[in-house]
Formats: sequence, C-alpha cells, structure tokens
Amino acid sequence: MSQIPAPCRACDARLHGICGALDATQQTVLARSSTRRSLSPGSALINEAQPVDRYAVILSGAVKLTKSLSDGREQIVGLQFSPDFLGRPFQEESIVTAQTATAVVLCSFPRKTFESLIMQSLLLENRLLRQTLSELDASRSWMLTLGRKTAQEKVASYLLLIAERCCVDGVQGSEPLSFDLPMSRLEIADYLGLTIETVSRQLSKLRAEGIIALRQSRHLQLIDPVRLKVRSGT
Amino acid sequence: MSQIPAPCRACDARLHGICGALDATQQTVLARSSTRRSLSPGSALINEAQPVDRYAVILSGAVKLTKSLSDGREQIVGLQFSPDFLGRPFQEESIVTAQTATAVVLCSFPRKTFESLIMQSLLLENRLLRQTLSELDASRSWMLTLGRKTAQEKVASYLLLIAERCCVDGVQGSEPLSFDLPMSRLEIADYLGLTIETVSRQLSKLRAEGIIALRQSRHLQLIDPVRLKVRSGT
DNA sequence: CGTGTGTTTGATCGCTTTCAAGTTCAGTGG
DNA sequence: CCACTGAACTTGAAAGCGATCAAACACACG
Repeated sequence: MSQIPAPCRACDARLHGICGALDATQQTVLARSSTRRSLSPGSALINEAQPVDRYAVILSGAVKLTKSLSDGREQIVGLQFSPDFLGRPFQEESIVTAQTATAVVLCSFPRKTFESLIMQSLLLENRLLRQTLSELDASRSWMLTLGRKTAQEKVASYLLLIAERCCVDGVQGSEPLSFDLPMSRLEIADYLGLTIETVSRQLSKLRAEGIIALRQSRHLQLIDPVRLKVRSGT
Repeated sequence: MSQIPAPCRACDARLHGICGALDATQQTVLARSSTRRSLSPGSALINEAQPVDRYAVILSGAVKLTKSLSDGREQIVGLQFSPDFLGRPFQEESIVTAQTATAVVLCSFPRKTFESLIMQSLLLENRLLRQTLSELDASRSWMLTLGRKTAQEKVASYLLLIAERCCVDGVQGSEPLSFDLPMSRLEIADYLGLTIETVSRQLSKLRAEGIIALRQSRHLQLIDPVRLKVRSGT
C-alpha cells in the first residue's frame, strides 16, 4: 500500500486531469519515472514523423500542434492547455509537430510506462477516451470554421474561443471583459488558415467598429461580446 | 455460458470492428437489443443538437458527418465506413448531423446498453479509443487541407483519399486504377470547403492533363497516380 | 420525348493574398 | 535620457484565385 507521491498531491493534473484516474500504487509507478520541465515560448516538443518516447501532462501554459506542407505552409491543428494529456497512444511516430505557444510547465514520463498503465486501468483509459472525444469535437468545429467561414468570421470565432479559455467564467451575456492573447499574429493566422495581414486587418476592422479595443497588440478588451458573436457567423 | 449469436457470426464488425472486443456473453447482450437496417443514400441518421438514443456499427456503405452555419453553408467534418462505430459516447446530444452518403447497412443498438458495456470492458473501450484516435488523426490531416491547400491540391488529395478507401490495395506506385466516387460533386465540395463549380473545374483540369479520366461523372480512372500525388501538394 | 437533377462551362466579381511601406515598441548602447 | 535596432504588427495598392451568377449539357426516369 502506498501514499500519493508528494509532488503529485497538489497537482492540478491529479485533481482535474488524467492522473486522477490512477490509484496510489499506479500513481507512484508513474511518479517515479516522471520529470517536471519548464519551457519558454516557442520550444519544440516533438516533430512530425519523429519517434516518441515520452508522453506528458500540461501543468500550465498552452501547447500548439501543427502540420505543414513541403513548401512551408503551416496549419495549427490543435491547441492544448492544462491539464491536458499530451501524446498519441498506440503510435510510434508523431504525425504532428508540438511546440509551446506560451511558457509551459510539463510533467513528462516514458511512453511505455504510461501505455502499460492504460492497459491496466479502465478508468485511465476512460479519461483518455473522453479527452480524445473532446478534441475530436473541437477539431470538427474547427473544420467548419476553416472550410466555410469568412476571414471576419474566423477571427471573431477565434477571439470568442480564446476569451472562453482565458476568462474565469468565459463569455457570458453582454459583459465586457479583457484578456491577453496567448498567440502571435502569425500563430493566429496559422490557426485560422489565413495570412498575418488578413488577421491584422480584421482585428483593425473590429476595433474601428468599437467591438474590441487593443491597447498593446497582445492585450484585448472585448467591449461588445454580443456583436462579436454575430460576427462569428454562429 | 453462451455462444456467439447467429447473426453476428459472419459479421464484419465482429471480425474487424468493435464487436470483436466483446466476449460471447457481452455479445449476446448487445445482439439481443440490436437491429439491422438498410438505408438508401441521403437518409438522415441524426441531426445536430438532437438527443441520441441509439448507436450503431456500419456494416456496409459510407456515412458522412456534417456541421452547418445558420445561413446554410455546410461542411463535412467526418466520413465513416464499414466497420466503423457510429456515435459519440458520453454525450446526450449530437453535435453533428449524420447522413448516409451511399446505400448503407447499419446494426444499431441502444445507447445505454452500449455505454454500460464500455464501462465493463477494457478491450471494448480500447477499440473505441483507437478508433477515436484514428479519426482525430484524420481530421487533423484534413484541417491542413482545409486551411492551407489550394483548390487543385484539395481535389487531388480527395481523390487519393478515396482511391485509398475504394481500391483493395490502395494506391501503390504508379499503377493506374479505377473506382466509383462514393459522393456527389456537392458532397465533395462540402468536404473540401469549395463550391461544386470549383470541384468540377479542377476535375476537368486533371482530365485535360491526362492525369484522370471520367467516363460517367461518378466513375473515375486514375491514369497517373504519381502526378496526382504531386498535385496534392504533399 | 419531355422533365428534372446533377454536372460542366463561361464571364464577372470580390475577398484574400501578395508585395511593399510604414509604424510601434521593447531592448541596447551611446 | 535619447537615438538606434530589430521584430512584430499595421496599413496600402495591386493581383489572383475561388465564388457567384448564368447558361448549356448529359443522363435517368416517367
């Protein structure tokens, strides 16, 4: 019989993430081989077509998953936040590139250790399944945005998505709120399938219409959430 | 102790799909409440924001998952084939619309029955997790296509994807091959985030270049797979 | 043989990209 | 304290690609 390992006790991943599915013994096994790492924005975690030997849990910050074409065109295909699990079980090689978007703290552990835990724990597998299903839902919503929305609608949708993530209670009703964008214009463009110029122009347009205000380029005040929702095209 | 139920014995879903994860007893439970249905092309299975009470396995044919904007713009966000599982576990309401693209045969069963089996069977949950991860991989590849490829590259990518699905051994090397497109021009457009006119023009262009031939609008001969791959933009 | 649906082709329009300057701002050194 | 530098961002003008509008064509079905 073992206790919850000390570093895990107050960890958000145990309280809200994948680790909460493990019993004390399993958690000890994982904790013994796990490492905590702090990373600065823009650090590479894994590259496309590269073998993976470790998985991780995000303790803080945002990680972007990207895919790119041979001529350099790039598309962000996933965004993950604390306390998400980071990795693609049952596959030797990564099919995406993972990079930190902001400063990030990770708790990483060997792939093999984790995969054997999956095979033992119905509850862990269940959490993983639920997270994967949520990611699939999110990427399907994003496919609608990428395929069918205009630049204006894409940018409005993005701002609403980030506001939802960055503000404690999300966007409720018509309350104004303000937050920092976790991504550069280039990253926003790569997320929306646009160019930086188009993103910038659409932001300027929303500002000219009094829907948002931009003090610094990264700090956004959402003045009129209702009109922004209209712009996002449902 | 029970035998494999008679209708399940030769079923592809048991051999290659989700049902193979069940033991004889579990399979009997599921079979007792399951129904086989044949559907014509274009049948609605479930609508966006509608409560779901049954899940299913595709025995033959193709099912498309779509999402749409309030003004009618539509995007296909998933394509599923035999022997895929059809449903979104752990969610009361569907966030997508599901329609048959071709003639389809389904084996459907109550949501509750299936979800209780998931909670019992590590193996079933594992199959589901693996299918969900594959779908997530596929939708991430498609996000790159939607966000960053040109119309020409989108159509070429689509043809390669379908050829892969429709031909026994897929597209290998430079061998010519032929197959029927399982979708109309409108559906292809909705899959690629284009209009029917653009899809048609790109197909005509590929035909004019001798890369493909179209006898009827649905029957395609892939004459030069290598050049088609070049057109798909990697 | 006509009707209707799905597809192709043509002409024009408009949005997003591209190319090119300008601006802002944080960091650095005089 | 202020000018310098470079990166990120904004703005402008022009070009191009895919959308839109419109018409012709093809094939299935009564």
